[in-house]
Amino acid sequence: MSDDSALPPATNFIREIINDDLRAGRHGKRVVTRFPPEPNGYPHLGHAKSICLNFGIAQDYADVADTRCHLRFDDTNPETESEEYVSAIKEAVQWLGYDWDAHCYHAADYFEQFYDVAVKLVKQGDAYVDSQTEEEIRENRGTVNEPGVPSPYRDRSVEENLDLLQRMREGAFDDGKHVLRAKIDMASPHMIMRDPLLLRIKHAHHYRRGDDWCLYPMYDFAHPLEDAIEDITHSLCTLEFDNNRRVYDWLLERCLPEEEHESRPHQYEFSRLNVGYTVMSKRKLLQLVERGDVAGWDDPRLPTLAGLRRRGVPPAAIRAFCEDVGVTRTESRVQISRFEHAIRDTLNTTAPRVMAVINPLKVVLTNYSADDTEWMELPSWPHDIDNEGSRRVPFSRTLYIERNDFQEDPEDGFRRLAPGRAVRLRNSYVITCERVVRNDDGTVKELHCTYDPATKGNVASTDSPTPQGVIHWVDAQAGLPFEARLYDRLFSVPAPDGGDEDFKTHLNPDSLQVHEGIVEPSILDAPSDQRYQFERVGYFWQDPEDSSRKALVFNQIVPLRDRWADDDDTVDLEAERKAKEEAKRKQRERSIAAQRDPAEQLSEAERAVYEQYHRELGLTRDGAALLAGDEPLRTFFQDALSHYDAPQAIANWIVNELQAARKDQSLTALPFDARQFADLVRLVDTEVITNRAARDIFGRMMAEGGDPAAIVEDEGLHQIDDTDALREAAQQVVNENSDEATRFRNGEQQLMGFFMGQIMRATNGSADPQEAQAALRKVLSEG
RNA sequence: UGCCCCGUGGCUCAAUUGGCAGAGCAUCUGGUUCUGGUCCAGAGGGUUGAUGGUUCGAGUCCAUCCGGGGCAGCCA
Repeated sequence: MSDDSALPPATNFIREIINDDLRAGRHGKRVVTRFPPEPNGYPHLGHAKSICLNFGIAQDYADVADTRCHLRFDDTNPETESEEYVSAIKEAVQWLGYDWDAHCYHAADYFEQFYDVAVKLVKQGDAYVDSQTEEEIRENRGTVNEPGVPSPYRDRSVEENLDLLQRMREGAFDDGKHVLRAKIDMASPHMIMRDPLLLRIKHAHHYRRGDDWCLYPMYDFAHPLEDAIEDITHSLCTLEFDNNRRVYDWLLERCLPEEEHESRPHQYEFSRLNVGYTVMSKRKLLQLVERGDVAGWDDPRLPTLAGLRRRGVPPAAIRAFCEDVGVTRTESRVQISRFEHAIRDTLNTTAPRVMAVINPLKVVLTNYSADDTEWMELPSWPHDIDNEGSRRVPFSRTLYIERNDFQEDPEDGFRRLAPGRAVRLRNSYVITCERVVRNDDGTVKELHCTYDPATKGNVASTDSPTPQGVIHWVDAQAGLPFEARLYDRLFSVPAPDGGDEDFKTHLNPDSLQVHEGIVEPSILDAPSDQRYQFERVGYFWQDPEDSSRKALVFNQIVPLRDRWADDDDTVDLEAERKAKEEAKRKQRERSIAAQRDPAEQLSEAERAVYEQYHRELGLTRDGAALLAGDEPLRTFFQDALSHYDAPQAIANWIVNELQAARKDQSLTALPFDARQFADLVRLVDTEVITNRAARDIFGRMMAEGGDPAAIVEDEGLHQIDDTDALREAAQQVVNENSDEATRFRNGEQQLMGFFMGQIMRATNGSADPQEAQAALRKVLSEG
């Protein structure tokens, strides 16, 4: 047993399961996970979620359990896989900051073992060689509405199966001639269980095996075996494999020796990651790459990890993002603002500030000496970030500022440069715009300004008015020209793959914008992979492929948040709320309209019983219909009635408790009989015990049987309705929760539930609810 | 139409396993700031998909319905 307090917090349902397993001592204190990609494409943000989940668990549980996380290439299909993808995946995992140590495996290395299991299954009569054609197999599988029909080869002898299987392995047959199938149930309502294929013949070149093997396993065969071979404890995958779990369990139960059963791997599914305004499927990403919509797998607009990396997104931001979105079973689409937030959040404290202009507008300081250049020592960090550092920045007569930091006819609220207005140049002087110089076509060519020498640094100026705005600038002579690549969302709609149209019709034509900018020269002093904040613009770094000291190229990692920018794509929250409300209303109408008469499905005879239950015994319609339509339940009901004649109470207990608790267990298999059940109901009904205590007792009866009255004596669960005792208990509860009591007295009536919970806990669920509430009210009103 | 999974503020998740419906992001306001960034304070925003039932008490249990998704590859 582990020390409970030592377990990492159960931040999601999977970690909750792991904590339970650890507490229960399952798997011998081991937690072994795996990241099992097929090397047939570049890993993307969705894979990052899985990587962080699996490797994160191994990391976080290392102190309380024997943990590891395997990197396993699920390379079972020779036609789509290649070494290129293997190395891309390895790089991505390492880049994200994870390490598989010695545990890098390939499914292709297990083929012989898979074959041995196939032989075992055949010998057990759990698998057979099917020689139908592909079409025949498909047709005979049936549909979701019709059962399948068994293959004519289904009952081949073990010897014949073994012989065929061996020759399949030896390469005696062409592709598709035979397959190995599990022998399960061709009529199963679960399509996956209609004799799933296990092995197929492919005479193809495998990037790892070469041409020495031709019997390739299907996913359903390979995956559970891979997990078992590697001693995985928790096999985590995405939701679409939910159905496959049936085969997974079926197979392991048949393949594992009895003593290994307890610690066999279990599969748990979580929902895959979707992000707004992008696509996250290898197939779709491949299309974009092949069509040339993007420049390659590492195009910075792509959600591939290679693309994100090239764009400059720090791996820590991706980890934080994955942490942030959590792990659940509900399908969802995350807003990109969440991702951007994670990026800004990590860069804010790690990216030193420099100044760069993306859209230059020339400014001439008419009262500044033409020959002078002053070098200013400027801090690399703002006052609120606790980092040290500075850089030298040149300042002279001609500068560049951002074109949109000037408006000839300033709109309301505009705090920057305009004719006649002054503005603070970040970390230097206040300047005033004196004259606008135009091109022939009337557009603004440059600005003539004056600067106030008295405003340098933190010195307050005497004659210049205090400007409202601060803008960034770069010296025109010493500034370095560079290519700025600004990236916008790849698609123009939130869910490009959602509609009926081809997702590519939603490509955003402006997803890449290239500008000619100017950056301060200090960036040449740092390594070329330094990430910066270009003040007031965004986070940037040099493109690792295309940038050089001679020809600088900066990628915008993410822009700064800008509350001033008129964001035309902000959503109308009010409208969304209205739409949702409307949708809810419609749904309610539909839901109510489709409500059926509970007796509708009943047979003639059952309906008579239903009528009697409903009218004579006073059962609810639903309860009456349920009992009338279920033979064993009805018998149990009648039986119980003969011991305690309280039809409504008995029926309620059967419908709401018994039925739920027994699941598909047969009623005769229960550890108690109808008489004891009736006794329990009588105890509640006659107020010997509370409803709540009765539920606890029922739970015990379900687990180990027993006589309810005896359990009551055993546990001392008699209902407490003694006024003085309850009064005392109420007083104590109120004393222990004086804050809540004050709030209650101030009108927060809903806190009664809280107090009831406390008093119930204190009395082991035995306090008479009415009396307890009365006592509480009394005590609370007296305070 | 068979079976399976999923519905909690605009978005993503919580809710001590039946006991005060909360947090972060987004939005809006105010404060700080030589970045319209960051940070701080505050506000708005919910019939927990719906209806009925059990219970002193239901987001949580039961029934029915509605909506979304998955399964009929020799893909994974």
